[in-house]
Amino acid sequence: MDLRRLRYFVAVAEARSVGKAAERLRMAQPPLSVQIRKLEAEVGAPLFRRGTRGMDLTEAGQALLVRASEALALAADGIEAARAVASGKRGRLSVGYMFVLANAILPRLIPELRRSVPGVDLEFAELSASTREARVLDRSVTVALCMPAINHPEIQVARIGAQRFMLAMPASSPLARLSSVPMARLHGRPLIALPHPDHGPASSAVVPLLRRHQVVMPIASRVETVHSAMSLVLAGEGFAILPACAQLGAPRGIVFRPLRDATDSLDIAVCWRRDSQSPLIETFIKCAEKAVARM
Amino acid sequence: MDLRRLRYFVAVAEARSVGKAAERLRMAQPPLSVQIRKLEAEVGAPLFRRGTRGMDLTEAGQALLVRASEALALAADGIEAARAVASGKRGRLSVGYMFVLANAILPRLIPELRRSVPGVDLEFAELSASTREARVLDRSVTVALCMPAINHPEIQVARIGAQRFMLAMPASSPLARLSSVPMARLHGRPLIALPHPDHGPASSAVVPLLRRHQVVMPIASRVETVHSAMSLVLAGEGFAILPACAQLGAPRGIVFRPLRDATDSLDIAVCWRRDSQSPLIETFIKCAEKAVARM
DNA sequence: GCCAACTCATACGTTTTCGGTATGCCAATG
DNA sequence: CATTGGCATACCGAAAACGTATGAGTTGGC
Repeated sequence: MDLRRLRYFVAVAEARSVGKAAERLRMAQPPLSVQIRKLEAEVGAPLFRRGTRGMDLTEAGQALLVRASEALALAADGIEAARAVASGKRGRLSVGYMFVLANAILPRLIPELRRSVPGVDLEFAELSASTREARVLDRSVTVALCMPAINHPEIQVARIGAQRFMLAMPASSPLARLSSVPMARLHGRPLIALPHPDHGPASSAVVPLLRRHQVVMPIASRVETVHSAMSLVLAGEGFAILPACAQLGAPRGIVFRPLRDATDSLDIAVCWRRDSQSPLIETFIKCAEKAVARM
Repeated sequence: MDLRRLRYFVAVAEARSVGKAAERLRMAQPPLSVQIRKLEAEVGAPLFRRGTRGMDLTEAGQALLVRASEALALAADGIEAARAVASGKRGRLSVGYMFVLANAILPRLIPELRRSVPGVDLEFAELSASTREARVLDRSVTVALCMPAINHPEIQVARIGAQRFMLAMPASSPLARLSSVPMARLHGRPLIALPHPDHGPASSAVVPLLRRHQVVMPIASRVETVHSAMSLVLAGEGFAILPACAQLGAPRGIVFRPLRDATDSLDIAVCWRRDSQSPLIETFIKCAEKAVARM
């Protein structure tokens, strides 16, 4: 059965006349008459009573009419919905984020997103450093807010900001009395190390920084997450070198101080599959940039 | 947009492959591929991601899929529903009946109908003698249970039984003591007259009967309905000559007696528009015949 | 009471669209 | 590097739909 036939049928039923319906459909009357008869042949029963003053639905025709109208509307709505999704007016956007960024960015990002794409279903999911790449690749998140960016040939990256490294330590530490800490003062102190996601679990994100200043910090502990690092710092296990935004989620008793002679930073980036042609990604990046700008 | 395209689209989406879908659709792969691309052109956006191992829906495609599946199901259901109505398995049957017949027939007819056509919505409406013809002609009832039958070129009739005329009188009347009343005994007594529906309001259904027996009964009152007639009989206004089934609805204090030497009767008939091709009519007649047979 | 007007149905030629076959392109695989 | 397995393209024949011309039946007016 053909949707055109149903469309014709509905038109004739509503106009109660083949001629009128043909006019509305911008076609000649005879082919429309033929199509109606073909539909009747397909159903196996007359759908109209032919009178001298037009056509009138039979009960079988009435039964068909309600469903055919709905089917037409659904099909049209389907096309429309697909267009809306393709254009970014509707759809779903699953946003992955790393926990360090949550407090700094989400409170500004989420309202901005809801305002920009009101028809889109938003979904947020925390990403761990170890799985973030896989979550982007298997599309379980559409975009990921990462620090640093994911490095993978299938994944595209937009840098939207950066966070300077700062020294995190217990408030009781003598270094906490300085307004900024010279790199040299770190020499020999124990380090709570976070791995660099690109270099495996035994790496540390601050190796280049320390090496450049010829500072050696023995690694006291290796942790996976920023909150773990801060917990250990609070427990007096050592010092951590963390991106500035981490202090928004820091517990009481931890102080952050800038590193006086180091301008190193970690990029904040939006990452997504290169073949995700969703138009929402562009919009998301704009929103994220705004949120970062007001951080 | 064409329903065939949508059907193809759903098949490809479900098979996640043009080739597999083509096989299921019993067609070659290239034309199917062409149709999918035409649909994408119509939507204005890709519906599938082409990988090296088949096709995968985009989000726009997913949005279309749910609606397209529903539309397909609805269209198929519409055709099926029209067939069901045309074959009498589903639909609506509006039954008109004249009040005299209600008590005698409906209690047996209605259960019989519900058993015979369980998928059909039944509707019952009392008909007055003056409007019954119009109600059949304008299809506000599909069939009418009438006594006597409607006489009209557009209306078809099936006789399903007959009811002998009986004399209705107050229990206190001397004639009530007879087990049957000779026609001659009616001579000169006042008549409560019901019009014959074919001969206008000033007629009487029993004129031929009286004339044949050379009985003259002065008309005491003209009434429209059988219950009016019985009310006046009970009030002592006169005698009525009514079909036998009327006694089922007669109030206490009225007695019916057969007319000894008169076998006249009124036909019970099913009446319907000649151009109503509903298959339910045939079934209805069968049910009505059964109901009358057990009356 | 006959003719004009209006309705849907039929016939036929033209055009569009669809489906099949042959073939190309590309990536993954051994 | 050849083979395999997937989709895309090109071309041709077939089917379906559309338009024009026309027929048939009924209503309504003169």
